[in-house]
Amino acid sequence: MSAITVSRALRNPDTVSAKLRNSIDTAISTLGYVPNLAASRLASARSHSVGVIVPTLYNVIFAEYLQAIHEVLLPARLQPLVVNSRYSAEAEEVAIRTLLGQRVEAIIIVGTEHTPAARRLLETAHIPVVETFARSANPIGMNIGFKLDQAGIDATRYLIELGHKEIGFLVGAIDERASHRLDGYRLAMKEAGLDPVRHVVTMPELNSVGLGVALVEEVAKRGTVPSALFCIDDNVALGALHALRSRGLTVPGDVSVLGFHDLDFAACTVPALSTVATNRYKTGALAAEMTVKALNSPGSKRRKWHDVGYRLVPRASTGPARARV
Amino acid sequence: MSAITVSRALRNPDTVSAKLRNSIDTAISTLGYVPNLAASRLASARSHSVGVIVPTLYNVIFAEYLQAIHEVLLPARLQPLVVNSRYSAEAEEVAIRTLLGQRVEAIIIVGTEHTPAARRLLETAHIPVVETFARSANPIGMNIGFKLDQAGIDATRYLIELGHKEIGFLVGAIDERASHRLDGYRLAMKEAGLDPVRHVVTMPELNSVGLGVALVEEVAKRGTVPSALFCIDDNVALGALHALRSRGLTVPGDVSVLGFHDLDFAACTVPALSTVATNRYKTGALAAEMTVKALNSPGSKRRKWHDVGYRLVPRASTGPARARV
DNA sequence: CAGATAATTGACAGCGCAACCATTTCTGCT
DNA sequence: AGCAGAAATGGTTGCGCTGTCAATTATCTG
Repeated sequence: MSAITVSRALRNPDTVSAKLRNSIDTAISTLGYVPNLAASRLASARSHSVGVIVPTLYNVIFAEYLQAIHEVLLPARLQPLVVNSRYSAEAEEVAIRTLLGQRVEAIIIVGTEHTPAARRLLETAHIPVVETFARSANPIGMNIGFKLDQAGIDATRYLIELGHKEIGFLVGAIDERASHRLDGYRLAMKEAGLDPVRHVVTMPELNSVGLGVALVEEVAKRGTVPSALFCIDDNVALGALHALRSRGLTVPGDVSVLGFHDLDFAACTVPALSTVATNRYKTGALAAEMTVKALNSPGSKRRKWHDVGYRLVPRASTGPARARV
Repeated sequence: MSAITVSRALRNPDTVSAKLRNSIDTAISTLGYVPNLAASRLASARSHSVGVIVPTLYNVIFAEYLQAIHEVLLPARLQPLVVNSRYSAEAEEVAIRTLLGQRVEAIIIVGTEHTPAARRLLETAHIPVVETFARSANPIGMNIGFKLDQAGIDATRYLIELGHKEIGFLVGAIDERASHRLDGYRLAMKEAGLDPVRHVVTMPELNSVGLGVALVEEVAKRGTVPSALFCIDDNVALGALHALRSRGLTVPGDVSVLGFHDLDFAACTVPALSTVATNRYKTGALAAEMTVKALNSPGSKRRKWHDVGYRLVPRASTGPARARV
């Protein structure tokens, strides 16, 4: 039995006779042999891995997305290689470099805004690239997301239609995706003849429940609390709910609160949180499926853009504006 | 300029003269050269990567833990390789095999219960191994966690001291960590002369807000709702809070609710959730630090076990038992 | 049963880099 | 100027596996 036969037995068990396969299996388990993937990758020029770049691991949004990617990629015998860009374009560039060094066969990346060098790296790597979550006017390869700005418009209009004139926008560090929602907010406000700037409240921290509390304090410090608050995500909204209650303000009586993403807990807050439901799982699943297809049939041209949509979910935390005393 | 000099310039820029380094840098960026890590790993027999195995990505607990691991490992020039075992011992074994195939230099793994084959693999790999979250009587290498069973005892005793006689235990799929907490609950109940079995309610689904709702429905279906509910985590507790409210039960008036982990939102629920705070970030940070140290000074014997502790955080969702009508 | 085809097994070279050692160039000193 | 020693650079080899093609053995057909 030669080395090459063992190699084959490991990769394509069908092409080796049953008894040889058995003796190889027993030998491997008694010796505790573990094939060296680095050597395999070098020799075959195939890494069987896909790079996945997310801005943070500390967010359920991306956890669901990653879970979906894993569930699609693993059965296709592709190992996801998850790297965290920590919301930094420079770190993202480093991450891309690292992944390309690993010779990943494709890259799935959150966002469409990269450093020029990063973009060049992705373009010249000649591998499938999927940009996700945000819509790109000029995608590198494929693009999966939904109209974040339109979601911002719809959400703001919904509050305007409830009669609100002063609508706050609460957000922490403004990344690409937050910025699109903010654009939508501004557009809808302007369109309704309302001030699109005055009620935007922001802080450089990452969005979190605690930040929601802090943002409401900031709003209160500035003067009257608007009659509605559009929060960048459900965590901030939950914090806002809490801070408003602490200040003796009722929701939605005094203030309406609107979140974003429809996280697990949104239906269970008090009052139940109105929000915009987004499809994180589907985004990841689609991105991974498109990657697998692109790898399995490189030539074929298919749809480059997929919209996973969103849905306004009105619950109890938003209500009609009432005349201020 | 020879290939080997370039190789050196890339790895140890200090050992190469400045002007040569410059010309190499420009050449690399014009050519778009990206070193092949597989070849580097093969030649140097160093992978510069550390395997990290978690049961799921879809849980903030592990997200914080992973974030901490990343923050420690990356500056030490070690690439974390995160693999998801999907709460399955078999999948975990496959994950270990995959990681060893990549020749990871160490493995950080959640839990201490593995298949015999998996344990053998870890033992014979001769690399640092850190088992986390649960305490092991017989660790493979290092072990970081806290006394989960004692936390279960403390939490249950706290409810007993509030005068509760009927204390429900709500849990989904019972993994190693849940099982230790359940053990603690049983012990404390027995010790107080209370029934340690009757009020344990479980379902095979993964713990989530939705499951908390379902578990309370199940509890109600079985008869009287206990005067206190010890929930396996804060998500389940949040669902329980919601379901109790829907059924017209007040918290903590009719029912006290206790969570676990002290997630972000726990202080902001209505009423604020009493819970047991755990140190996920510290667990990950310590695990990664011990890994780095073990890799940098292989011989030295150091402490194998670290306790990151826990802390009971009483808030508004628990209160004294009142006489039932 | 010869000959042909299919199934199985083996030999060899090379993937791209880094360890090791050899060589060249530079520096400071008498 | 001449030399020792340090600094910088280069040559050779092999890491462990797989692609390609060749050789062997089993199986089938008329």
